[in-house]
Order: sequence, then C-alpha cells, then structure tokens
Amino acid sequence: MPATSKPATEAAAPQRYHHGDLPAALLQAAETILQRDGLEGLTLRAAAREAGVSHAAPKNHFGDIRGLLSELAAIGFRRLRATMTAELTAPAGGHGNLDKLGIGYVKFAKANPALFTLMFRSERLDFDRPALKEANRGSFSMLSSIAADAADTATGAPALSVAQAAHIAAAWSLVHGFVCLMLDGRLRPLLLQTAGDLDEIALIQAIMSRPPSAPRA
Amino acid sequence: MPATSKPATEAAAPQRYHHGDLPAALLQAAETILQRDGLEGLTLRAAAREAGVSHAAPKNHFGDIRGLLSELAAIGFRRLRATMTAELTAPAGGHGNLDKLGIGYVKFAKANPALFTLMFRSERLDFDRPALKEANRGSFSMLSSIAADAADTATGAPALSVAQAAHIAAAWSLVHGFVCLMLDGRLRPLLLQTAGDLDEIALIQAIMSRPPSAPRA
DNA sequence: TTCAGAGTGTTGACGCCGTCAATATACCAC
DNA sequence: GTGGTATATTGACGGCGTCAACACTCTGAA
Repeated sequence: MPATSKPATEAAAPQRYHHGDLPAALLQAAETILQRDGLEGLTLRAAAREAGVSHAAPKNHFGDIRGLLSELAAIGFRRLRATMTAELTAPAGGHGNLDKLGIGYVKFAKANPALFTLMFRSERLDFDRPALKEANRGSFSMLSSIAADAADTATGAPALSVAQAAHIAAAWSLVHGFVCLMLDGRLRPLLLQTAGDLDEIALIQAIMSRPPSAPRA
Repeated sequence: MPATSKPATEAAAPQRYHHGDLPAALLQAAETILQRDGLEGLTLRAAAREAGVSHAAPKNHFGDIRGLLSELAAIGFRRLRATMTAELTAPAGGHGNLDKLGIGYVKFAKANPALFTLMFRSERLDFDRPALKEANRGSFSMLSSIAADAADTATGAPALSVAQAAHIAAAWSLVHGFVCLMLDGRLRPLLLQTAGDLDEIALIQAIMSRPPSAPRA
C-alpha cells in the first residue's frame, strides 16, 4: 500500500523530508482549491494541506499569503494574454481587433472565474513582485497598444490625448465591467428577461456588434 | 471623570447594560471602520469594539457577519440611488439621462470607495435580506428603466429584445467597469500618461461625450 | 572524508477572526 | 411584584496568518 491518505497531488512520491519542487506543488494545489472551493477557501494552510505539507512550509517560498496569491495571479495574467492572443488570430467574425480582445477577455473570465476575481483583488496582491508586475504589464500592453492603434495615434508621443485615453478606458471599462457583473451574477436577471436563450458570450458579442451608441442610429 | 476609554461613538452615554439602539450604533460604527480602515478592517468584533459593546452582541441583531455587511450595503444602495437621482435632476451639461446616471454612479463610487466595493462583494452579502434586496432593486430599476427608454422600447412587453438587453448591459458594464478599475487603481497609469491633468470624473465625462465608437468619426 | 552552514520542512505558540452555548441583566406585561 | 422575554456578557472552540525554535537534508570547502 504505497498510497498515503494525502489529497493526492503527486502520484507515489516517497515521503521525503524535502519535497523537491514545493513552490510548483503549492501553486498547483492553490489552483485546485481555487477551482474547487473558490477564493474563499484558498488559504495558506489549505494550500499546504492540499500539497501534503506542514502549515508553515509555504512561508519559505512565498513569504506570506499575498506572495502565493500574487504568483497565482501572475499565472492568470499570462493565461489571459494567451487567450486574447488566440482570439485575435482566430478567423474574424466581423469584429475588429479591439472587439476580439474584449471577447477573449470575457471568455477567459468565464472559463476561470475565481482566478479572474483573484487577479483583480488588489488588496490581496503585491504588485511589487516581479512575476506579477511583468505578467500584468504584458497583458495590458496588448490592450493599450491595440486601443491606441484604433484611436488615431498620430505619433508615438509619450503623452496620450484625452480622446485616446477615453478610447482606451472605454474599451477596457466595458469588458471589465461586463465580466465583473457576469461573475457576480448581476447579469442573470437581464438574461432571463431577454427573449430567446442568450448566454453571456452571445450578449457581449451583441454589445460589440450593436450600432454605435445612440438610441437612434 | 465621566468619560470612559471607549472609542467614543456616543457622547456621554451612561454605561447601561442595554444599549438602547444597538443596531443603529453598530451600523454607524461599521461605516466609521469602513472609511477609516477599509473593508479589510471591518469585522464583527471590530464593529462591536467600536460601538463599545461585547464581541458577541452583534449576533442578536444581525445574526452573522453577512447580516451586518448586508445591512450596510443596503444603506449604500439607497445612497447610490440618491446620488444618481440628484445627478439626473441637475442642470444638463449636454449629457443624456443615461450618461447622467453613469456619472452619478462614478461620483458615488469615488466618494464612497470602500462602501461601493462592499456592495459588489456578493460572496459576503446575503441578498435574501429584505432590506438589501429591496435597496438593490431600487437602484437598478432606475438604470434599466432609463436604459430601456433610451433603447426604443416598443411595448412594455415582459421580454426584452436582444438589442435592448445589449443596450442596458453595455451602459451598465461601461460605468461599472470604469468604477472597478478606478477603485483598483488600474486607471492611474493611463491618467498619468495623458496630456493635461485629467481626473477620473473628467475621464468618464470624456468617455460619455466622445463620438460614438468607431476609430474615425 | 568530514563537517559547517545554508536551505528546507516541522512543531508549537500567539493573537486575530466568526460562531456558539451558557449566563447575567434589564425591561415589560400581567 | 413577578415571570417571561429581549438584550448583552463571558468563555470556549476551531480556523486563520504569522513567527520563533527546532529538525532534517544537502552542498561545498577544508
């Protein structure tokens, strides 16, 4: 009987005193918990338990809880970027690049709700961690470069015009707000009230495709 | 020496065993903590401490922590509604009703950041509480009725068209996302990078005023 | 080959938290 | 007045993050 009663992260790891690659195992455990129990259930002690290690072990590698959550958020930002990139290179469906980026944003959030929520719980993150800082910048450089292209970016000037800033902020706000409301369940009444069975992806696509903004076109 | 060393919520309340109006005092204490220490610092025990009462006293009135937070969120939704109403009836500045509503939304969030955050931390709220359910509905009936007016709402039919749903969701998502990003500090780089000194209110007004959506007007 | 020191993991403690049960106190209807 | 109910206190429990002290393992210089 080689299997112990631990939550089964590793296959048949002999119970060595030193783990081998505890940081990776803890991140894996943390993501498992995040998906299974949500952000509420993700604690340092729970991650240690899931990885089959004592409650204080994570301290050596992540310092404190914000350290662990920040590394996990960094993984999330890298994946968000990958999802948006995939959406960009997909065969176009009548959407511009900025719209595609937004649709990728929503798809990512829908597929990884707890992770997305974590990524924007700033009070539990430490953006001074290099991994998080860099992954975050990587994600949003996509948005701002594409949005700036869409606005008529005359020069590569250091300063944005008000119109450019408004354009970028509007695009980001729209998708980010949509995602927050969606993950919070606040869109459900609206969807239920709508003719036909609309899901969130269809709704965001409808938003992106709709005539500019005014009540009458 | 009449004054005790308690955190001074009441003036010179004689130390009676029964408080008189503990629910109100606890809500007041909770809001004080929210403004002073943020959502992180707002715990049941902290609120009891601030109100000068034993750590288990709140249980009689709110049940658990979600009860207290929910009642506070309800107050927030009522205030949000008041702020939006005030903005609606203010002398127009070239904005439509829906835009005014959005500007009120942002102003409220900027004036009450921690409270706004609490209002959308669904996992810590209990929307079955009558006060919260009703205040929440009250706030968002404004949005949906005005947004539905702005879309061409042919009939008072029970079902919305996809276009109507998209219109409502887009308007709400835009302002809500703007607020979330703003409160999270994610808009700061953008503002700093922009020519002139733009603040958040000016930015949301620029967004509302900008030509419909396409890169070239 | 040995052994000091650095790196990694465990143990146990602390004060916080939310929650509960038991108890004390005050108010109110009778 | 007196019993009953509402309200507040006390003390306990387990879970949390964090810390200090200790145990085990590995590496590299002597």
